[in-house]
Order: sequence, then C-alpha cells, then structure tokens
Amino acid sequence: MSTLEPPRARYKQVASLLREAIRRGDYLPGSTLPSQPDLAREYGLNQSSISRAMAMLQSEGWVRTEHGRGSVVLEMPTVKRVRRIARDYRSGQSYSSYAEEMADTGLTPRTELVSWGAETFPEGIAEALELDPGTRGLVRKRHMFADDKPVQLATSYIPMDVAGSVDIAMPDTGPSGMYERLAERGFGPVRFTEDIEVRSATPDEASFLNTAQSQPVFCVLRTAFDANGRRVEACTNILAAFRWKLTYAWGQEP
Amino acid sequence: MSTLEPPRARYKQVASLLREAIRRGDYLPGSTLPSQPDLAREYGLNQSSISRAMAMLQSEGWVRTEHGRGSVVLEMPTVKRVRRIARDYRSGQSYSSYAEEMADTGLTPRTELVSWGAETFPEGIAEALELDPGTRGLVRKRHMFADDKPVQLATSYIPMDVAGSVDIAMPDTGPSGMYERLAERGFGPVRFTEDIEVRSATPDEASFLNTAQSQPVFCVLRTAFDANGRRVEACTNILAAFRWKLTYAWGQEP
DNA sequence: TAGTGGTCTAGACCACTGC
DNA sequence: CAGTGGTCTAGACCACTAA
Repeated sequence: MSTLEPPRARYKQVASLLREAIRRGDYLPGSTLPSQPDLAREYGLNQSSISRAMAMLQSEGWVRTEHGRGSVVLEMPTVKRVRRIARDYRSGQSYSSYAEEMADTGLTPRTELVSWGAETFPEGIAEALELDPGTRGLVRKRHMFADDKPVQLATSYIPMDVAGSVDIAMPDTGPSGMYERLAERGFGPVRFTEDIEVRSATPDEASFLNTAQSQPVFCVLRTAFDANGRRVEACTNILAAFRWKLTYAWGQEP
Repeated sequence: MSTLEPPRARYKQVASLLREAIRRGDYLPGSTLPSQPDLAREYGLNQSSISRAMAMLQSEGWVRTEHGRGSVVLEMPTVKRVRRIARDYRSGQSYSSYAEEMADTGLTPRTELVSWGAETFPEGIAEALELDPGTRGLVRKRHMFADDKPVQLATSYIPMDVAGSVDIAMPDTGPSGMYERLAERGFGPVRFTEDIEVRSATPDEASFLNTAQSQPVFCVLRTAFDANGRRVEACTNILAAFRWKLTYAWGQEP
C-alpha cells in the first residue's frame, strides 16, 4: 500500500503513478493494467476513485478502457511524425501522396480500399465542392496503416461529371494516380486548399485508430481545383491528433 | 423533476439536456449554470452524478467550472473561422499577418505586446533553429484578440546575431514589419515551414484562451529561412483547437 | 460463470469564492 | 459567513467479456 497524501487529489496521484509506470515501460502497449478492484486494494482507495484515475488517463490518451475487459495501454501519444509537405508546385509535384509521406518517416505504408461507388455526398462535402445538397457522386474510402498499425481514414469525393464513371477509382493507386486520370479527362488539379479542424473522434473512428473514445482527431479537408477554377475533388483525412504533426512548407525551394 | 431513465447513464442525460439548453441559448456565454446542489434536486440525482455531467460538458468545451464560483458557459465550440492562407510566394506576399487573417473574417483584431528581450530559448525552439541548447536570443511574446476576446498566444524567437539588437522588435508591428527589418539586415525570409501539433492546454493557456482545463490546443511552429537557407526566426502560435479552422492553400493562383 | 468496468447513492468533509 | 465545486467512502447493482 502506497502513501497517498493530500493536498493532491488521490485519484490524480494514482493517475500520475500509472502514467509514469507506462512511460517507464512497466506496462507495454497492448497489455492491460491491473483491474480496478486490484488497484483499489493496492492504493487503499475505493473503486470509484480508481475509476476516476482511469478516466483521466483515457482523456490523456494513455489507455483505452473496455467494458468487461480492462484498460489497455495505447501507443505513447508523444511519438509524432511529419505527415505532409506541400512542395512548390513548380517542381512538378504539387501534392505528396501518403506513401511518399511515410517514406520520409521510415515507416512501411499500406493502404486498404474499403469501398468505392456512387453515393450521396455529405453536407459539408457538397458545400466544399459547391454542389447542391443531396448531390450524388463517386465516393472512395480507404484505410491507411503504418507498420501495419492503423493511422488514417481517408475518403475521396469526385463529382460524377468530373469522374465520368466510377471506374476512375480503379485500380486503386492513391490520389496521385487519380489526379493523372483526372488530367487525362481535362480536369487536372493545379491548386489545392486544406482545411484543418480538430474535433472529438466518433466511436468508429476511435475504434479504427485505436485511441480512447472522444480523443481529438485532425480532420483535414483537401479541395482540388483544376485550371478553370472548378472544384474537381474533395478528400477528408482523419488522424489521431495527439500522435501526429502536420507540416506545411512553402516559398523558394532551398 | 425530470424523468431520467436507463439504459442511458443519467449523468449523460443531464449533460445532454444542459448541452441542448446551452445550444438553444437558455444559458448565454459568460453566465453560470445552476449550482450542482440545485441541479441534483431538479433531476433527483446525487451531487456526484451532477459533477460527472459537468466534467463531461467541460471536456466537450461547453463550460468551464471554477471552484467556489460555478460553471461558466463558454463560446459555442462550433464557431470556427479561417485562420491562415499561405499565398503563392510569387504574388509578393508569402506570409499573411494576423491582422490580414482577421480582416477576412470580419473580426476586429488587436495585438498586445506582452514582453520582449533577450532570453534563453526553450529546447524545442533551439532545435528548430538548429542552435545549441541553452542559446539565448530575442524573445517576443504577444497576446492576440478578436473582437476583444482572447484567441491566440504568439511567441517569436530570433537568434541574436540575426536580430542585431533587441531593438528590432520595436516598434511592435507584427511579423510582417519584423520581416522587413530582417530583410534590411540581409536576412530576408523567403521560405517557411509550419508544424502543427495538438496537445492539452497548460493551465495558463486555458486561462488566457478562456477554455476549460486540458482542452486541446493547436500549437503551430513556424520556421522562417533566408535565401541562404539560414533559419532566421521561429514563432509559435497557440489557439483553442475546437474553435479554429486552419487553412492552407497552394498551387496556381486562380 | 467469475471477473471486469460503469453507474449511482447517501453522506461526509474539504477548499475556494465572494460578501 | 454562506454558497460553491472537489473529493472520497462504503456499499450496491448493472452490463459486458471471456472461458
């Protein structure tokens, strides 16, 4: 039994002790912490207090507690990596793909095509593409992994008259290949904007990204414009916000 | 007394009811919710349960509870605004100032110079500028407001041999004016990178930005390079992540 | 089934704020 | 000082997971 003394709230002290233990490596990612009754006995506290400590560790991204199973240790939230470089477009490469981003980090990228086909666009997407609400178009969903760990959800939206047919999404070659095919159709993207927001993860997103519920996620919306200023593609990327660093670069090439 | 029924946790139902009430405008930003004992009576629950509901609303950014005072309603977290546009550098403007960003949003900007002088650079800054740890240089801290509400903390770091003297920070004209003075000294910035991270707010940051404790904040680190590739300035911006949308644009001008 | 975490109570005491 | 939120207990019951 440890000595937990005021004035610091005891559940906060327990959270600190567990946090340090995780940081030290006493509990490895993927393993589970001792049960709440066990911890309550160990620290001489009530289960309710331990539960509060767990809630704290969850909100900080250290663990994810699962009803009936236990509290699973997650990846250290401090491991961040560069994600994206918007190169000078004169270099002939105005957009860097997921595979290229990962190559810079030493991680092995992998992409899974989840679904593709004609669907009604969500409201925010229709707005970004300046289409009427309820418009249908080509929707293409992908899951991205780094070293086989899930890291990103990507969804691409292309108006039907720009895409021509849903076949433009196959074979699956990522945005770069898609942009080439758009160019062949006379809709080559030459300008991009990215809107970066942070919001709480939905349960589905938290589950795929392997984070605690309601953890903040980056929600990046890229819009691609062709030479006539027409909006030819919108693409959303969802990433666990505490685990990533987004980098943008512009100006004269070095 | 309302009817709170399982299976939804009752504290979650209370949180939902209060959330909707705030959204409807029953409680305006700046006002305080009823006290926890009052709410406990109203909903037929224990104060502990109400306290949990409040913790939930806090983590979602709706209120900030202050010990001994009450739970203060914050600005709606859904009001987001465009913050930044990295224009094509050929247009003669490779960086848009805070005042210009705000002008696009219809908000009235105001900047307060908090401090300026020679200080030891933090570790992350020394690293970004490729200086030895412990190096001293010019540090300039500012507070930014929009319509007189605090929105951003900015700190600029310039190596001493680049700045020449601390006088380069005066008069206070924001980064654009500073970049002109750096250009006069032969260190005109021509390339920029911005690293965007999300982390929990420190108590000081939460207090200034008027958010609940530990709410996520954007931490944007801009690094400026001169024509020789020398790193001439680093600048950090802290913003409440749930309230802002960061926008980057590149490619051919429309 | 046994073990896990999730919720809730009744009551208590403390710490902080403002009058 | 009275009123506020913060913490904690002892005990209870429920819901979920896994064997």
